[in-house]
Amino acid sequence: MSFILLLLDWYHTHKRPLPWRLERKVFNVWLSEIILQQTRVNQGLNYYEKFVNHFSDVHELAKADEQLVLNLWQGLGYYTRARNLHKTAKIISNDFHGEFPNNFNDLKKLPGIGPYTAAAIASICFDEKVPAIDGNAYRVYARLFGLDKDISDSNAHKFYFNYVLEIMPNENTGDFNEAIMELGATICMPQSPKCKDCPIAESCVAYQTGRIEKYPVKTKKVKVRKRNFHYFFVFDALTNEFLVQKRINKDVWQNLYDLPMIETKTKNYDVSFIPKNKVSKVGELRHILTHQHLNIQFYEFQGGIEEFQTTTNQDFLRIKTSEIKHTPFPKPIASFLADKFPEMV
DNA sequence: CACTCGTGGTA
DNA sequence: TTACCAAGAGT
Repeated sequence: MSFILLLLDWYHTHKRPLPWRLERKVFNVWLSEIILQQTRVNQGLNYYEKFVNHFSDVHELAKADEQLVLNLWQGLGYYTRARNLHKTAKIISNDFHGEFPNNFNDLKKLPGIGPYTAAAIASICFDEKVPAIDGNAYRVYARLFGLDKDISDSNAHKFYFNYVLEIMPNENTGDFNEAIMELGATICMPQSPKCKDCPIAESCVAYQTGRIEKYPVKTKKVKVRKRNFHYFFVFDALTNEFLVQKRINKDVWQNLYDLPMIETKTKNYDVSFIPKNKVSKVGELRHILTHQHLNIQFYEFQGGIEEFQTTTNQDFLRIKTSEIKHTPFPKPIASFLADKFPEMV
């Protein structure tokens, strides 16, 4: 294909100097790819640095407690990635003697490594000829070849995978995959793409036919659920302890910690077993997740820890304020605690 | 396989 | 305010 050399040449001169591009060890490439799933480079950079500073190799990561891994991941979202990162580290360390599989099919069997990530690692580290199709790639290929296939269809990946497999080069497949993504991230953006700076605009069907804004075709919208959370801050000033709970249910923020809470149908304080005269509202915020809009209200419980335990008849954990920095909290809880104990964050 | 998993940036 | 979506994967 005539665009390939132009694309690779552009990539070699314009690619961003990102830390995971310094050395192409599988551990570093794998870590960066997991962090970057559904995450912009700027958001993931600090987390990548934190992880490589804490863990020099896959064995060190495997030996860590999950709580530490989640704590390092705190604030990045999609925490299943952190749990699966840790699971795969254990598998590689314990069962594979620290060596990652060297091919697409075996990589894809590992927790947290799906079709995209397996292709990225296999092409970057082992020069295997497999298309890495992420959100950037869907958009670039749709525009470049004028593909009308709806990328929200469940079989869109198979369609693009097979299509790209026919046109991609036999060698330097990692550079090719990364170049497509880099182009999507810096030139061929979703809105207002910089076609005048694009090295392959001459080959771009969408550009040449003036239909850039038509691609990619994506029809399905996300359905948002509204939820109302009431959080209780139950604090003992003598011991500097407060109540928390681990979120073990199959719900958002699994395996992270938050405060004792009640979910209600409406924003109203509809909590029968904790009288309203025992609490004072100390904060309210909206927190937006992909499929959920949360209205979160915070209350200080006026009684002590013992009274709260008795009143709710639940067994909460108590932690000291000095443990906040070692406990993984979701963003809104972390923000609440950071506001309350700025010196403890 | 449709749905569910965060958080932040941008128009 | 709303909408979109980012180096996707698991169930």
